[in-house]
Amino acid sequence: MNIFPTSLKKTKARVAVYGLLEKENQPLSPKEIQSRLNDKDIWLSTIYRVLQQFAKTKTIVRSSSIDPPQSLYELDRHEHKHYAVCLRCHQRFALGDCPLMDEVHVDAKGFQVLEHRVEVLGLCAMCAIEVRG
Amino acid sequence: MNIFPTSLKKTKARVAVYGLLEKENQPLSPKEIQSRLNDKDIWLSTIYRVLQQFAKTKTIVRSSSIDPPQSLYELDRHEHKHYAVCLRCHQRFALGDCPLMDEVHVDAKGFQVLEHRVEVLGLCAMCAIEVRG
DNA sequence: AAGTAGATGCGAATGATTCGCAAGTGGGAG
DNA sequence: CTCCCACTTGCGAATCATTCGCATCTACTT
Repeated sequence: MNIFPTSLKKTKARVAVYGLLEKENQPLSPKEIQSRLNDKDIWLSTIYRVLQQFAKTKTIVRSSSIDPPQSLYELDRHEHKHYAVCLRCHQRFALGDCPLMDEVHVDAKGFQVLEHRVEVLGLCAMCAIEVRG
Repeated sequence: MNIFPTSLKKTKARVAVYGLLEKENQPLSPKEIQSRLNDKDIWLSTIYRVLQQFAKTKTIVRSSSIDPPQSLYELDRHEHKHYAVCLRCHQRFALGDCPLMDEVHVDAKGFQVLEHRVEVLGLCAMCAIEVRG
């Protein structure tokens, strides 16, 4: 369903990152990817470059987290997935369906919609309890 | 409709930032805010601190842009506004209505939805033409 | 098996954001 | 109106994410 891009050489770093993202079901930051690979010969800057290329070939999708401010990456499963993020513990939970309406009305004539990002924020069950104390 | 938070002292920096955000109708980055204020005595780090406090008192809302990676702030007009961003020229256009459905289904029992962020990405009319070349 | 375009190791550079601390100031107490 | 002090800010250093530069290395073509 998703394959290693044929236009890119199969190098150690790329195969490792691809394999990890294939196994994981959540967006990861470059640092998280590095630590999960735990191969000290794969440099962070290499991971950034690998992610950039995968993103360019549409193999992975990039999203962003506001707090902490960083980019997150995950394999593009063409599933159109969005997440709910707990404001307290930062855990991420998948949304069942895309909550966006079919038609998006932009106040700009001729704007061509290509994609969208949705992030739902709130408190997970655990944290909601903790907050009430 | 939106007032300067009473819990904060009215200092030069805060009044200036508040006034600017009140006047502007779009999210601004800390740097943009600084350059529009053009008061060289208001340091960037101060602007960051002021924005943090306004955000904490719910006076402004924070969003983020992936490219360039940075935070954006604007007065919270309680209007529930979202934007369409042109991937090429990075201009922002307001969405007419919130495109989210009324019910958001999260795959996690007890998740309490507090807010959400939506960003529509695409090409503005101008850039769509340029891209086709 | 050799040659080469493309990758990576490594670390420095850049840009956003935060922190630390001494000096400055808004606004309540008197 | 003045004094006081907790809260702010000026200023710059520190931190964190991300990108760049370049010499070395390597996957793949011929």
